[in-house]
Amino acid sequence: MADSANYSEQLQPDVPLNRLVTYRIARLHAKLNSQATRILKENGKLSLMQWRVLVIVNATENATHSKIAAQTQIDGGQISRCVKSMIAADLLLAEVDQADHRQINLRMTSKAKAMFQQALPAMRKRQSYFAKALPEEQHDILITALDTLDAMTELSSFPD
Amino acid sequence: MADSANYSEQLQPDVPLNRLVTYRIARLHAKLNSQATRILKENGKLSLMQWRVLVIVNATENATHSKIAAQTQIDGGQISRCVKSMIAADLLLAEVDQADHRQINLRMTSKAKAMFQQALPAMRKRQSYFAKALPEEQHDILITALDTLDAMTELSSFPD
DNA sequence: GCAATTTAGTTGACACATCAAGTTAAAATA
DNA sequence: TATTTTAACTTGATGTGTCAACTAAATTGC
Repeated sequence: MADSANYSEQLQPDVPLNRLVTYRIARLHAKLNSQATRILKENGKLSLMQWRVLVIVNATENATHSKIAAQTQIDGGQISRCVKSMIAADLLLAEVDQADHRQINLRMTSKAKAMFQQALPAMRKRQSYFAKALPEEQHDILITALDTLDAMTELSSFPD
Repeated sequence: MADSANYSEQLQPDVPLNRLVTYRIARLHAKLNSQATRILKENGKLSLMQWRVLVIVNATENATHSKIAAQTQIDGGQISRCVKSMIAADLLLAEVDQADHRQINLRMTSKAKAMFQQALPAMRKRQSYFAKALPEEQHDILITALDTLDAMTELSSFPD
């Protein structure tokens, strides 16, 4: 009795939190975000969300809210607000699509292009450093493992 | 000229976003969070933050705000507010430490214990499923890779 | 013992995340 | 063509994440 009570006192007996993938991912995510935010601050004044929007708008012909949402997984509501503020800040130009009046085609202003180019080298350097920091085999396993975990988040129950 | 302009149009030419570790981590983190939130909702009414606090309080003799912060990496301000609301909700008991009047020792109420026990099986099952989903060797490599990435987030510049 | 520093916790401000409800336009279907 | 359904975007509510300023108690160094 005492044993089983004891046993259930920890989430996983003898497994420290920093071995748990969920905690590790949460922590790493927070640190990656704050690093990216810092790099962007040091290389212009784009916020991380503005940066993410520009990455898509920059690479996409006739970018729209929904294309940005599809690529980045950012919530539609947030994109709406972010784009709105970027238009106000003279970073994006919006034009209602003539074929479909619901959608709004977005283009970067020259100001946005300049800011994007300013941040790009540091951001790209970081990405390639990340890619090179892991031996290729390890990197592949990481991506595979992330795929596996990603698939598991779709499950609503866990078979034994 | 056209080529170099073109080249710089993408963050990493020919690398789709879902190969970039930073995006993968961000997405996985969001999905893990929403899955955990859903499981907790289906097995009681604890929020994810309340759950995280209870995991520590449950496993720690004389838990305090700062011990929770140290273990979980949750922001001190958030812990303060979360603990406050949990005391109001009759989930935690607070007692000023007699040896150090700054710190507050936290204990679970029986209500919290019951809710924790109610959520525990599903949460533990999820964790062990995560652990089993990856072959041990892959799991070790994943943890190693996460360690490496974690260390890289400490860098303020990226050597070539 | 006393000033300076550090540590524990609180509070406020603000950006970001998630969800749900609403508007308008397009597409499907009857 | 009229009705229904779906899609694109907006807006509001609420919870979470991050940061900085603040109070009070303990510790450190004279």
